[in-house]
Amino acid sequence: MSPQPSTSKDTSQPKTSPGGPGSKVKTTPQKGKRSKSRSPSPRPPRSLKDTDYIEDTLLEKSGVNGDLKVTYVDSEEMLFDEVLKLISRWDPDILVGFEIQNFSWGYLLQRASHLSINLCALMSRIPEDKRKSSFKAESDEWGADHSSEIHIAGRIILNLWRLMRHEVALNIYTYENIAFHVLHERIPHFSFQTLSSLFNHRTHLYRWRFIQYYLTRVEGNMRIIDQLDLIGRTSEFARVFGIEFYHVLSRGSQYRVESMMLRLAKPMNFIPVSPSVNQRARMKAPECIALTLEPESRFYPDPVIVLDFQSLYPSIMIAHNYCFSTCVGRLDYLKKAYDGPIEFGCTNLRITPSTLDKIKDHVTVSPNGVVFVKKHIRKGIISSMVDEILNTRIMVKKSMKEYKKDKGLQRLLDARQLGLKLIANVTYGYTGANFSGRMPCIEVGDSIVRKARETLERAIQLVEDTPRWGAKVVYGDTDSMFIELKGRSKDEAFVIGQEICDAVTAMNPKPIKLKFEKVYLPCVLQTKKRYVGYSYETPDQKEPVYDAKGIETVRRDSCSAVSKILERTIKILFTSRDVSQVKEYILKQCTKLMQGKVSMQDCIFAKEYRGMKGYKPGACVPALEIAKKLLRNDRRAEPRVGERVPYVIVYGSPGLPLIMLVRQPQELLQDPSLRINATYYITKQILPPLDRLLSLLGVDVFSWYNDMPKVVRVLPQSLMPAEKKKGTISQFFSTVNCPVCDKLTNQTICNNCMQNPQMVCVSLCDRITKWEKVHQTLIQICNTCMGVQDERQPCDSLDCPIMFRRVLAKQDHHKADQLRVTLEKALEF
DNA sequence: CGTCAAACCTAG
DNA sequence: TGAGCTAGGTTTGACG
Repeated sequence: MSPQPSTSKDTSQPKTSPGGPGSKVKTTPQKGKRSKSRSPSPRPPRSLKDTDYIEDTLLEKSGVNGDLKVTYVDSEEMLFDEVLKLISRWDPDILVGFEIQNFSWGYLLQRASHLSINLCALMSRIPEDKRKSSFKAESDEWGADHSSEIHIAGRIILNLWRLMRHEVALNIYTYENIAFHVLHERIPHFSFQTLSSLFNHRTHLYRWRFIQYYLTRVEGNMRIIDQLDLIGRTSEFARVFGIEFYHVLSRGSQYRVESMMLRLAKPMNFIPVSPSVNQRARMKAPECIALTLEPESRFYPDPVIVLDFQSLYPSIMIAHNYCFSTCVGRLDYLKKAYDGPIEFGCTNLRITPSTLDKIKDHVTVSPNGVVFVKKHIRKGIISSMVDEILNTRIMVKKSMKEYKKDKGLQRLLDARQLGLKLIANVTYGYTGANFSGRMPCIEVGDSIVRKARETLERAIQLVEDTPRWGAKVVYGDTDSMFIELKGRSKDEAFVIGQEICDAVTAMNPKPIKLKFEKVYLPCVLQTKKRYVGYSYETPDQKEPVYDAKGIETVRRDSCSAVSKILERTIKILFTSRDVSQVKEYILKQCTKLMQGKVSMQDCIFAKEYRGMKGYKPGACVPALEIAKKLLRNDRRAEPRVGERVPYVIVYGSPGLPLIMLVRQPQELLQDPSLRINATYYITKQILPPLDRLLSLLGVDVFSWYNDMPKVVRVLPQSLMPAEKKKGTISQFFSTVNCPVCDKLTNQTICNNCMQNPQMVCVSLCDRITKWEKVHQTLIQICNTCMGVQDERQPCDSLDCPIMFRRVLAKQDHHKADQLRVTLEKALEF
């Protein structure tokens, strides 16, 4: 294969999307298929206005991977022809894009439709079937939850970032952040503006950098998918549930349960009920709720053992034969059965008196008064399905142990057991499904919950009634018990814990099993569903593992500064049990915040955007506010539904509602007059969670803060923008610090320092050099990341801490320039 | 100033 | 147009 004749291509682009589709994964050419034949390509016809063309020799200079074949076309229409040729050549089953609504495939489709090309149909494997291949040019809110809004017959289209939302819990789902957390690599980010200028640049090298940028992303998409074994796992789920690959990603859990359940029901001649919307609405409301104890909220210096019932709900279904097909209805109603059908689920059940008589000695009654027939009369479908699932899972886990060496098989088996676990846990949800349920049955659902509650209550009772253990149940939620063992050692806790587990398991029918989970030493129980502790899973574990549930360190609705400080505080507290160390740490962090020395990155909140129609009228939500702002500038810039929108809180004049202080992180970088609202972050974000923790120890963090000296940072006049922004607090300051001694002064350099011009000179020069050095180093780091030597087009990835420091360093660099002027003035004296 | 609903996210 | 479930805590602003 020889290189294609090169002719330049230029396409007219909409404002926001330069130079082509976002990140499109096409089947990459096979390695080694193309040799390194790099004969010089013919010059393009001079007649083309664009003098810019790329010679293959430049490939080498630019360092782009040699397995790359570039095709040049004259028009956008021809570009589509080439794309279609590629698709028909490789005939991929799966097309991936990182974001396929506005960019990537969605962008291609929109451009194509603008040129009256029905790309959807042309890309499909059944071109005649126009109905099945479609995309929505006007993105609507529906389908936002799904992995794709584009349908192409015969091919699967994956919207990678949306899939990642379910795969990994991240604060922000940008490409760079996902790459960092999944691949552990920093990937540079260029703005569309930068990309456009790279593409349109006169020098070839820059256009190559543009191409390289997209190549990295395309390849990165594949590596992310690979790393998470997305395809393998999804295929395995599809096999386990017996549904299509794409449905694993796009449909809900009801679909999975039904798929498995109906397969079992059919041979037994069962037809599932299909209630109407009305019938569903008329169904009785659930009456039972899971047991959640109110914990005694305090610090626990003694060992606390955590015991969990293993898959409690599925176990209960199996143990008591709870199922749609074994349920006879409520005990109260059964006497009416002689008169006709009785209420049952969302429909009626007709039981003849003779049947009732026959089974009446072979039934169990659930604690909430619902009657089920016993196993020997009829084995329930759900219960046998769940039974099979749990047994299979145990088998799979066993074979995982046997084939430890085979990594591929391990992954497959792990995916399989995970899928089985998921389906077991969700089967209960299916019986209780409310507004959307295809076949809900509240009697069954309630019985499960009630029985589980009873099981847990009996377990708690047993623990409390056995004085030999000296144990006290301090908390429990649905299927777990937290037991305090006052005055016992960690090792004793493991022994007693195991003993309790065995006793409780013994008093319950198979397969209900209480499992020893971990020992907390020490721990803090804050409220229901919120606790934290140092956990030990085995007696010989030396170092404890920090384990938090429900508190801010694991929540994504506060910024990372909050979770970092809270986590650090807890660790200091648990390790040293010394409040004075905690105080020292917290006050130090507050000072850093007030001095503006905390990285802005740690102050970024990110919340899910629900779309314009997703909010109540008049809602004042930061994500919505930012979306509106973005839309004013560019109507294609609206965040996707479900996207996590980042924002920070800045200073503003007193009395303004919080929503007015919401800014995009970029705004803060571009506008030096904006400053992180340290007061807000400290008093509204950092201190409240700390208070909830430390107040349990009788410590008042707020008073610590109130008693500490406050740092007031003053914005130098030089950084004030010409037109002062109304509403920002900066305008209320008129004084400045002396750049030499940092004392307040109304002079450029304070009178005191001016007495000693030599000192001024040395001190300022020193600072200038330092700033410049930092700036230079940071630029170097960024250049390494981008694989370039010169810094013309810096990366602006909001997820990269280096980028932030570089911008700050640039501001320092700017300050250095001004200091130079100051210095020159000072030297004149 | 207390109460309430909405918004968000997590535990199980 | 499709959508497992409930409990729970916290922040925020509107309202009385």
